[in-house]
Amino acid sequence: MNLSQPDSLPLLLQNGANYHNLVAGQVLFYHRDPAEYIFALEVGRIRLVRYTNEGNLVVFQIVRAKESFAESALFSELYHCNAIVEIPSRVIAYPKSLVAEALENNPDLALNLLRRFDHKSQSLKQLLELRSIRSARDRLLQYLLFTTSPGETRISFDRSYKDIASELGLSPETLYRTLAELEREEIIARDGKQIELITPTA
Amino acid sequence: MNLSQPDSLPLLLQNGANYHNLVAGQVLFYHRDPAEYIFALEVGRIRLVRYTNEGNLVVFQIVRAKESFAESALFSELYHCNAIVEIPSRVIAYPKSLVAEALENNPDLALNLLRRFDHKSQSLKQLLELRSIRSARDRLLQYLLFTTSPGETRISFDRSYKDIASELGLSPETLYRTLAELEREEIIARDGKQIELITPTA
DNA sequence: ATGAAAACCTGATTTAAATCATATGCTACT
DNA sequence: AGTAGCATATGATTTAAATCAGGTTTTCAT
Repeated sequence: MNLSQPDSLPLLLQNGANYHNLVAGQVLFYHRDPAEYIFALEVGRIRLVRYTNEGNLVVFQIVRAKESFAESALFSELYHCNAIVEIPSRVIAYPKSLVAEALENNPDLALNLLRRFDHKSQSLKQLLELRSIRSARDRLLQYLLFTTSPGETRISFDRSYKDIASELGLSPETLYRTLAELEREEIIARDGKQIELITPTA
Repeated sequence: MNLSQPDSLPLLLQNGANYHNLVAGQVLFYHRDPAEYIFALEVGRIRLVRYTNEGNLVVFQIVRAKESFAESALFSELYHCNAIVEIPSRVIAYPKSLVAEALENNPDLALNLLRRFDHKSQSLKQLLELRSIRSARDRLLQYLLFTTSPGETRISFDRSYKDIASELGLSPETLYRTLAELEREEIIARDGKQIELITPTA
Protein backbone atom coordinates (compact mmCIF):
# COMPACT_ATOMS: atom_id res chain seq x y z
CA MET A 1 0.00 0.00 0.00
CA ASN A 2 1.61 3.17 -1.15
CA LEU A 3 1.01 5.58 1.69
CA SER A 4 4.09 7.66 2.34
CA GLN A 5 5.94 6.94 5.51
CA PRO A 6 6.63 9.10 8.52
CA ASP A 7 10.15 9.97 9.52
CA SER A 8 12.29 7.54 11.36
CA LEU A 9 11.52 6.85 14.99
CA PRO A 10 15.03 5.72 16.00
CA LEU A 11 16.44 9.20 15.64
CA LEU A 12 14.16 10.46 18.35
CA LEU A 13 14.83 7.84 20.96
CA GLN A 14 18.36 6.64 21.11
CA ASN A 15 18.90 5.54 24.68
CA GLY A 16 17.53 2.40 26.25
CA ALA A 17 16.70 0.70 22.98
CA ASN A 18 17.65 -2.93 22.45
CA TYR A 19 18.54 -4.47 19.14
CA HIS A 20 17.45 -8.00 18.27
CA ASN A 21 18.15 -10.26 15.35
CA LEU A 22 15.31 -12.54 14.35
CA VAL A 23 15.06 -15.54 12.05
CA ALA A 24 12.29 -16.44 9.62
CA GLY A 25 9.39 -18.18 11.27
CA GLN A 26 10.17 -16.76 14.69
CA VAL A 27 7.33 -15.17 16.62
CA LEU A 28 8.33 -11.86 18.18
CA PHE A 29 5.23 -11.72 20.35
CA TYR A 30 1.90 -13.46 20.59
CA HIS A 31 -1.60 -12.08 20.83
CA ARG A 32 -2.28 -11.29 24.53
CA ASP A 33 1.37 -11.38 25.57
CA PRO A 34 2.21 -8.57 28.02
CA ALA A 35 2.89 -5.51 25.88
CA GLU A 36 6.19 -4.15 27.11
CA TYR A 37 7.90 -2.91 23.98
CA ILE A 38 7.29 -0.79 20.95
CA PHE A 39 9.31 -1.85 17.92
CA ALA A 40 11.00 -0.44 14.90
CA LEU A 41 12.01 -2.77 12.10
CA GLU A 42 15.50 -2.04 10.82
CA VAL A 43 15.61 -4.67 8.11
CA GLY A 44 13.38 -7.61 7.23
CA ARG A 45 9.66 -8.22 7.09
CA ILE A 46 7.21 -9.00 9.84
CA ARG A 47 3.58 -9.96 9.56
CA LEU A 48 0.99 -8.86 12.13
CA VAL A 49 -1.92 -11.29 12.24
CA ARG A 50 -4.75 -12.42 14.45
CA TYR A 51 -6.80 -15.58 14.43
CA THR A 52 -10.55 -15.41 14.91
CA ASN A 53 -12.40 -17.86 17.13
CA GLU A 54 -13.43 -19.76 14.03
CA GLY A 55 -9.82 -20.08 12.99
CA ASN A 56 -9.84 -17.52 10.22
CA LEU A 57 -6.61 -15.61 9.69
CA VAL A 58 -6.65 -11.82 9.65
CA VAL A 59 -3.62 -9.99 8.30
CA PHE A 60 -3.45 -6.51 9.83
CA GLN A 61 -0.16 -5.30 8.49
CA ILE A 62 2.96 -6.31 6.65
CA VAL A 63 5.71 -4.43 8.45
CA ARG A 64 8.65 -3.51 6.26
CA ALA A 65 12.09 -2.10 6.89
CA LYS A 66 12.11 1.32 8.59
CA GLU A 67 8.54 1.01 9.81
CA SER A 68 7.56 0.90 13.46
CA PHE A 69 4.91 -1.35 14.93
CA ALA A 70 3.09 -2.31 18.11
CA GLU A 71 2.82 1.36 19.05
CA SER A 72 -0.54 0.65 20.61
CA ALA A 73 1.33 -1.16 23.38
CA LEU A 74 1.39 2.35 24.86
CA PHE A 75 -2.30 2.08 25.66
CA SER A 76 -2.69 -1.60 26.28
CA GLU A 77 -1.37 -4.13 28.76
CA LEU A 78 -1.42 -6.83 26.10
CA TYR A 79 -0.50 -7.13 22.44
CA HIS A 80 -3.42 -7.26 20.07
CA CYS A 81 -1.93 -9.58 17.51
CA ASN A 82 0.87 -12.01 16.70
CA ALA A 83 4.10 -10.72 15.16
CA ILE A 84 5.53 -13.33 12.84
CA VAL A 85 8.97 -12.89 11.33
CA GLU A 86 8.82 -13.64 7.60
CA ILE A 87 12.44 -13.18 6.59
CA PRO A 88 15.58 -12.65 8.69
CA SER A 89 15.00 -9.35 10.45
CA ARG A 90 16.54 -6.88 12.84
CA VAL A 91 14.35 -4.92 15.23
CA ILE A 92 14.85 -2.22 17.82
CA ALA A 93 12.78 -2.68 20.96
CA TYR A 94 11.83 0.43 22.93
CA PRO A 95 10.52 -0.22 26.43
CA LYS A 96 7.13 1.42 26.48
CA SER A 97 7.83 3.10 29.81
CA LEU A 98 10.70 4.87 28.08
CA VAL A 99 8.49 6.05 25.25
CA ALA A 100 5.74 7.17 27.59
CA GLU A 101 8.24 9.20 29.57
CA ALA A 102 9.78 10.78 26.50
CA LEU A 103 6.33 11.74 25.26
CA GLU A 104 5.73 13.89 28.32
CA ASN A 105 8.27 16.50 27.35
CA ASN A 106 8.92 15.94 23.70
CA PRO A 107 6.18 17.31 21.43
CA ASP A 108 8.11 16.25 18.34
CA LEU A 109 8.01 12.62 19.36
CA ALA A 110 4.29 12.95 20.02
CA LEU A 111 3.67 14.40 16.58
CA ASN A 112 5.83 11.73 15.04
CA LEU A 113 3.84 9.02 16.79
CA LEU A 114 0.55 10.67 15.89
CA ARG A 115 1.56 10.57 12.28
CA ARG A 116 2.39 6.89 12.59
CA PHE A 117 -0.93 6.09 14.20
CA ASP A 118 -2.73 7.99 11.50
CA HIS A 119 -0.78 6.22 8.82
CA LYS A 120 -1.77 2.89 10.27
CA SER A 121 -5.43 3.87 10.42
CA GLN A 122 -5.34 4.82 6.77
CA SER A 123 -3.87 1.45 5.87
CA LEU A 124 -6.53 -0.35 7.86
CA LYS A 125 -9.20 1.69 6.12
CA GLN A 126 -7.74 0.70 2.80
CA LEU A 127 -7.84 -2.96 3.78
CA LEU A 128 -11.41 -2.56 4.94
CA GLU A 129 -12.31 -0.89 1.67
CA LEU A 130 -10.78 -3.82 -0.18
CA ARG A 131 -12.77 -6.30 1.84
CA SER A 132 -15.95 -4.46 0.99
CA ILE A 133 -15.47 -5.26 -2.68
CA ARG A 134 -17.25 -8.53 -3.16
CA SER A 135 -16.06 -9.50 -6.61
CA ALA A 136 -12.67 -11.23 -6.55
CA ARG A 137 -11.77 -9.60 -9.82
CA ASP A 138 -12.59 -6.06 -8.73
CA ARG A 139 -10.97 -6.60 -5.36
CA LEU A 140 -7.76 -7.77 -6.97
CA LEU A 141 -7.75 -4.88 -9.42
CA GLN A 142 -8.26 -2.39 -6.63
CA TYR A 143 -5.46 -4.05 -4.66
CA LEU A 144 -3.16 -3.70 -7.63
CA LEU A 145 -4.10 -0.04 -7.94
CA PHE A 146 -3.49 0.58 -4.24
CA THR A 147 -0.19 -1.25 -4.41
CA THR A 148 1.11 0.51 -7.49
CA SER A 149 3.06 3.66 -6.80
CA PRO A 150 1.49 6.73 -8.39
CA GLY A 151 2.67 7.07 -11.98
CA GLU A 152 4.00 3.52 -12.05
CA THR A 153 2.46 0.54 -13.83
CA ARG A 154 4.69 -2.21 -12.48
CA ILE A 155 4.44 -4.12 -9.24
CA SER A 156 7.04 -6.53 -7.97
CA PHE A 157 5.77 -8.89 -5.30
CA ASP A 158 8.24 -10.15 -2.75
CA ARG A 159 5.78 -12.52 -1.13
CA SER A 160 3.99 -15.68 -2.18
CA TYR A 161 0.62 -15.46 -3.88
CA LYS A 162 -0.65 -17.58 -1.05
CA ASP A 163 0.18 -14.78 1.40
CA ILE A 164 -1.29 -12.14 -0.82
CA ALA A 165 -4.46 -14.19 -1.15
CA SER A 166 -4.91 -14.26 2.59
CA GLU A 167 -4.30 -10.52 2.84
CA LEU A 168 -6.99 -10.06 0.20
CA GLY A 169 -9.35 -12.46 1.91
CA LEU A 170 -9.44 -14.79 -1.07
CA SER A 171 -8.55 -18.45 -1.42
CA PRO A 172 -5.24 -19.00 -3.22
CA GLU A 173 -7.06 -20.85 -5.99
CA THR A 174 -9.30 -17.88 -6.67
CA LEU A 175 -6.30 -15.57 -6.78
CA TYR A 176 -4.45 -17.78 -9.28
CA ARG A 177 -7.52 -18.04 -11.46
CA THR A 178 -8.31 -14.35 -11.34
CA LEU A 179 -4.74 -13.41 -12.18
CA ALA A 180 -4.82 -15.82 -15.12
CA GLU A 181 -8.12 -14.34 -16.27
CA LEU A 182 -6.81 -10.77 -16.13
CA GLU A 183 -3.75 -11.89 -18.04
CA ARG A 184 -5.88 -13.56 -20.72
CA GLU A 185 -7.88 -10.37 -21.10
CA GLU A 186 -4.62 -8.43 -21.36
CA ILE A 187 -5.49 -6.18 -18.45
CA ILE A 188 -2.26 -7.22 -16.80
CA ALA A 189 0.95 -8.84 -18.02
CA ARG A 190 2.97 -11.13 -15.80
CA ASP A 191 6.59 -12.08 -15.67
CA GLY A 192 7.02 -14.24 -12.62
CA LYS A 193 6.18 -12.08 -9.62
CA GLN A 194 6.29 -8.92 -11.71
CA ILE A 195 2.92 -7.59 -12.73
CA GLU A 196 2.32 -4.82 -15.20
CA LEU A 197 -0.98 -2.99 -15.38
CA ILE A 198 -1.85 -2.56 -19.03
CA THR A 199 -5.20 -0.83 -18.67
CA PRO A 200 -5.01 1.75 -15.89
CA THR A 201 -8.61 1.13 -14.85
CA ALA A 202 -8.81 4.07 -12.44
CA MET B 1 -18.02 -1.91 19.71
CA ASN B 2 -17.26 -1.72 23.37
CA LEU B 3 -13.81 -0.21 23.53
CA SER B 4 -13.60 2.29 26.32
CA GLN B 5 -13.42 5.90 25.32
CA PRO B 6 -10.73 8.48 25.85
CA ASP B 7 -11.38 11.60 27.83
CA SER B 8 -13.23 14.47 26.36
CA LEU B 9 -11.42 16.60 23.80
CA PRO B 10 -13.47 19.78 24.34
CA LEU B 11 -11.97 20.31 27.78
CA LEU B 12 -8.54 20.68 26.28
CA LEU B 13 -9.36 23.12 23.54
CA GLN B 14 -11.92 25.69 24.41
CA ASN B 15 -11.09 28.69 22.29
CA GLY B 16 -11.76 29.02 18.59
CA ALA B 17 -14.20 26.14 18.41
CA ASN B 18 -17.46 26.55 16.49
CA TYR B 19 -20.70 24.82 17.34
CA HIS B 20 -22.99 23.56 14.62
CA ASN B 21 -26.41 22.00 14.66
CA LEU B 22 -27.06 19.41 11.99
CA VAL B 23 -30.18 17.70 10.74
CA ALA B 24 -30.65 14.06 9.76
CA GLY B 25 -29.49 13.30 6.25
CA GLN B 26 -27.15 16.28 6.13
CA VAL B 27 -23.62 15.67 4.94
CA LEU B 28 -21.04 17.36 7.14
CA PHE B 29 -18.25 16.79 4.66
CA TYR B 30 -17.61 14.74 1.57
CA HIS B 31 -14.75 12.48 0.65
CA ARG B 32 -11.97 14.64 -0.81
CA ASP B 33 -13.34 17.92 0.54
CA PRO B 34 -10.57 20.16 1.89
CA ALA B 35 -9.91 18.97 5.44
CA GLU B 36 -10.04 22.08 7.57
CA TYR B 37 -11.66 20.95 10.78
CA ILE B 38 -11.47 18.26 13.39
CA PHE B 39 -14.79 17.50 15.02
CA ALA B 40 -16.25 16.41 18.30
CA LEU B 41 -19.82 15.17 18.41
CA GLU B 42 -21.76 16.62 21.33
CA VAL B 43 -25.02 14.82 20.70
CA GLY B 44 -26.37 12.77 17.82
CA ARG B 45 -24.97 10.13 15.52
CA ILE B 46 -22.83 10.45 12.43
CA ARG B 47 -21.76 7.79 9.98
CA LEU B 48 -18.36 7.83 8.29
CA VAL B 49 -18.49 6.01 4.97
CA ARG B 50 -16.69 5.70 1.69
CA TYR B 51 -17.84 4.39 -1.66
CA THR B 52 -15.55 2.16 -3.67
CA ASN B 53 -15.13 2.59 -7.41
CA GLU B 54 -17.52 -0.29 -7.95
CA GLY B 55 -20.14 1.46 -5.84
CA ASN B 56 -19.80 -0.68 -2.74
CA LEU B 57 -20.40 1.07 0.56
CA VAL B 58 -17.80 0.88 3.32
CA VAL B 59 -18.76 1.92 6.83
CA PHE B 60 -15.67 3.02 8.74
CA GLN B 61 -17.21 4.27 11.92
CA ILE B 62 -20.45 5.12 13.64
CA VAL B 63 -19.62 8.25 15.61
CA ARG B 64 -21.63 8.65 18.78
CA ALA B 65 -22.09 11.43 21.30
CA LYS B 66 -18.86 12.54 23.02
CA GLU B 67 -16.62 10.99 20.40
CA SER B 68 -14.32 12.96 18.16
CA PHE B 69 -13.76 12.29 14.49
CA ALA B 70 -11.84 13.36 11.40
CA GLU B 71 -8.69 13.73 13.50
CA SER B 72 -6.66 12.59 10.52
CA ALA B 73 -7.43 15.94 8.92
CA LEU B 74 -4.28 16.92 10.83
CA PHE B 75 -2.18 14.97 8.37
CA SER B 76 -4.17 15.28 5.21
CA GLU B 77 -5.31 18.07 2.93
CA LEU B 78 -8.52 16.21 2.15
CA TYR B 79 -11.08 14.21 4.09
CA HIS B 80 -10.90 10.48 3.56
CA CYS B 81 -14.61 9.73 3.80
CA ASN B 82 -18.11 11.17 3.86
CA ALA B 83 -19.66 12.23 7.16
CA ILE B 84 -23.39 11.60 7.05
CA VAL B 85 -25.61 12.87 9.84
CA GLU B 86 -27.99 10.10 10.91
CA ILE B 87 -30.05 11.85 13.57
CA PRO B 88 -30.19 15.51 14.62
CA SER B 89 -26.71 16.26 15.92
CA ARG B 90 -24.57 18.95 17.44
CA VAL B 91 -20.87 19.11 16.63
CA ILE B 92 -17.93 21.23 17.66
CA ALA B 93 -15.57 22.11 14.83
CA TYR B 94 -11.93 22.78 15.72
CA PRO B 95 -9.88 24.43 12.97
CA LYS B 96 -7.01 22.08 12.40
CA SER B 97 -4.48 24.91 12.47
CA LEU B 98 -5.63 25.55 16.02
CA VAL B 99 -5.14 21.94 17.02
CA ALA B 100 -1.76 21.73 15.33
CA GLU B 101 -0.60 24.81 17.19
CA ALA B 102 -1.89 23.58 20.54
CA LEU B 103 -0.10 20.28 20.02
CA GLU B 104 3.27 22.01 19.89
CA ASN B 105 3.26 22.95 23.53
CA ASN B 106 0.65 20.77 25.10
CA PRO B 107 1.82 17.19 25.71
CA ASP B 108 -1.50 16.31 27.36
CA LEU B 109 -3.39 17.11 24.21
CA ALA B 110 -0.95 15.02 22.22
CA LEU B 111 -1.40 12.05 24.51
CA ASN B 112 -5.14 12.51 24.38
CA LEU B 113 -5.09 12.51 20.61
CA LEU B 114 -2.74 9.54 20.50
CA ARG B 115 -5.21 7.61 22.60
CA ARG B 116 -8.00 8.56 20.22
CA PHE B 117 -6.03 7.46 17.19
CA ASP B 118 -5.20 4.20 18.86
CA HIS B 119 -8.81 3.67 19.81
CA LYS B 120 -9.84 4.16 16.22
CA SER B 121 -7.25 1.71 14.97
CA GLN B 122 -8.52 -0.91 17.37
CA SER B 123 -12.05 -0.42 16.10
CA LEU B 124 -10.92 -0.73 12.52
CA LYS B 125 -9.05 -3.91 13.40
CA GLN B 126 -12.19 -5.27 14.95
CA LEU B 127 -14.15 -4.48 11.79
CA LEU B 128 -11.45 -6.12 9.72
CA GLU B 129 -11.54 -9.17 11.95
CA LEU B 130 -15.30 -9.37 11.45
CA ARG B 131 -14.92 -9.18 7.70
CA SER B 132 -12.49 -12.06 7.78
CA ILE B 133 -15.20 -14.34 9.10
CA ARG B 134 -16.76 -15.80 6.01
CA SER B 135 -19.84 -17.42 7.48
CA ALA B 136 -22.72 -14.99 7.94
CA ARG B 137 -23.77 -16.80 11.08
CA ASP B 138 -20.36 -16.70 12.74
CA ARG B 139 -19.80 -13.13 11.67
CA LEU B 140 -23.07 -12.04 13.18
CA LEU B 141 -22.37 -13.93 16.41
CA GLN B 142 -18.95 -12.33 16.69
CA TYR B 143 -20.49 -8.93 16.04
CA LEU B 144 -22.98 -9.52 18.82
CA LEU B 145 -20.15 -10.53 21.14
CA PHE B 146 -18.10 -7.46 20.22
CA THR B 147 -21.12 -5.23 20.68
CA THR B 148 -22.18 -6.64 24.03
CA SER B 149 -20.64 -4.92 27.02
CA PRO B 150 -18.57 -7.28 29.16
CA GLY B 151 -20.81 -9.07 31.63
CA GLU B 152 -23.95 -8.06 29.75
CA THR B 153 -26.15 -10.30 27.61
CA ARG B 154 -28.48 -7.66 26.15
CA ILE B 155 -27.98 -5.42 23.17
CA SER B 156 -30.30 -2.63 22.17
CA PHE B 157 -29.89 -1.49 18.59
CA ASP B 158 -30.68 2.11 17.81
CA ARG B 159 -30.20 1.66 14.09
CA SER B 160 -31.99 -0.21 11.35
CA TYR B 161 -31.02 -3.77 10.53
CA LYS B 162 -30.35 -2.51 7.05
CA ASP B 163 -27.60 -0.26 8.42
CA ILE B 164 -26.18 -2.98 10.59
CA ALA B 165 -26.14 -5.32 7.61
CA SER B 166 -24.00 -2.92 5.63
CA GLU B 167 -21.63 -2.45 8.55
CA LEU B 168 -21.32 -6.22 8.70
CA GLY B 169 -20.85 -6.52 4.96
CA LEU B 170 -23.95 -8.66 4.56
CA SER B 171 -27.09 -8.17 2.51
CA PRO B 172 -30.10 -7.17 4.64
CA GLU B 173 -31.88 -10.35 3.61
CA THR B 174 -29.07 -12.49 4.89
CA LEU B 175 -29.06 -10.60 8.18
CA TYR B 176 -32.83 -11.08 8.65
CA ARG B 177 -32.56 -14.74 7.85
CA THR B 178 -29.57 -15.34 10.08
CA LEU B 179 -31.18 -13.52 12.99
CA ALA B 180 -34.32 -15.62 12.51
CA GLU B 181 -32.22 -18.77 12.41
CA LEU B 182 -30.37 -17.90 15.63
CA GLU B 183 -33.70 -17.15 17.25
CA ARG B 184 -35.16 -20.50 16.13
CA GLU B 185 -32.14 -22.25 17.59
CA GLU B 186 -32.61 -20.27 20.80
CA ILE B 187 -29.11 -18.86 20.68
CA ILE B 188 -30.62 -15.39 20.85
CA ALA B 189 -33.99 -14.01 21.87
CA ARG B 190 -35.45 -10.93 20.23
CA ASP B 191 -37.87 -8.30 21.36
CA GLY B 192 -37.96 -5.72 18.62
CA LYS B 193 -34.51 -4.20 18.39
CA GLN B 194 -33.51 -5.75 21.70
CA ILE B 195 -31.40 -8.86 21.42
CA GLU B 196 -30.47 -11.16 24.24
CA LEU B 197 -27.64 -13.62 23.95
CA ILE B 198 -28.80 -16.89 25.48
CA THR B 199 -25.72 -18.97 24.86
CA PRO B 200 -22.59 -16.93 25.55
CA THR B 201 -20.64 -18.68 22.82
CA ALA B 202 -17.26 -17.17 23.72
C1' DA C 1 22.27 -34.40 -7.03
C1' DT C 2 18.23 -35.97 -4.74
C1' DG C 3 14.17 -36.00 -2.38
C1' DA C 4 10.59 -33.69 0.32
C1' DA C 5 7.78 -30.01 0.94
C1' DA C 6 5.67 -26.15 -0.51
C1' DA C 7 4.09 -23.08 -4.05
C1' DC C 8 1.73 -22.76 -8.14
C1' DC C 9 -1.91 -23.91 -11.31
C1' DT C 10 -6.38 -25.71 -13.32
C1' DG C 11 -10.63 -28.51 -13.63
C1' DA C 12 -15.04 -30.25 -11.34
C1' DT C 13 -18.22 -29.84 -7.66
C1' DT C 14 -20.36 -27.88 -3.73
C1' DT C 15 -22.16 -24.31 -1.09
C1' DA C 16 -23.56 -20.26 0.95
C1' DA C 17 -24.73 -15.72 0.21
C1' DA C 18 -26.58 -12.41 -3.20
C1' DT C 19 -30.24 -11.39 -5.80
C1' DC C 20 -34.95 -11.35 -7.30
C1' DA C 21 -39.64 -11.44 -6.11
C1' DT C 22 -43.33 -10.47 -3.18
C1' DA C 23 -45.69 -9.48 0.93
C1' DT C 24 -46.60 -7.22 5.41
C1' DG C 25 -46.01 -3.93 8.82
C1' DC C 26 -44.51 0.47 10.43
C1' DT C 27 -43.66 5.58 10.13
C1' DA C 28 -44.23 9.87 8.75
C1' DC C 29 -46.21 13.40 6.31
C1' DT C 30 -50.15 15.89 4.75
C1' DA D 1 -57.35 9.25 8.46
C1' DG D 2 -55.05 8.09 4.37
C1' DT D 3 -51.23 7.01 1.81
C1' DA D 4 -46.38 6.83 0.22
C1' DG D 5 -42.25 5.03 1.29
C1' DC D 6 -39.29 2.34 3.77
C1' DA D 7 -37.94 -1.40 6.99
C1' DT D 8 -38.81 -5.97 7.83
C1' DA D 9 -39.49 -10.58 6.42
C1' DT D 10 -39.28 -14.92 3.72
C1' DG D 11 -39.38 -17.94 -0.38
C1' DA D 12 -37.12 -19.20 -5.00
C1' DT D 13 -33.26 -18.78 -8.00
C1' DT D 14 -28.79 -17.49 -9.44
C1' DT D 15 -24.03 -16.97 -8.94
C1' DA D 16 -19.49 -16.66 -7.66
C1' DA D 17 -16.16 -18.17 -4.60
C1' DA D 18 -14.73 -22.08 -1.65
C1' DT D 19 -13.57 -26.50 -1.65
C1' DC D 20 -11.91 -30.79 -3.41
C1' DA D 21 -8.94 -33.13 -6.42
C1' DG D 22 -5.56 -33.61 -9.26
C1' DG D 23 -1.44 -31.92 -11.66
C1' DT D 24 3.42 -29.39 -12.43
C1' DT D 25 7.04 -26.48 -10.95
C1' DT D 26 9.97 -24.37 -7.64
C1' DT D 27 12.50 -24.21 -3.40
C1' DC D 28 15.16 -25.88 0.03
C1' DA D 29 17.61 -29.07 3.09
C1' DT D 30 20.36 -32.95 3.08
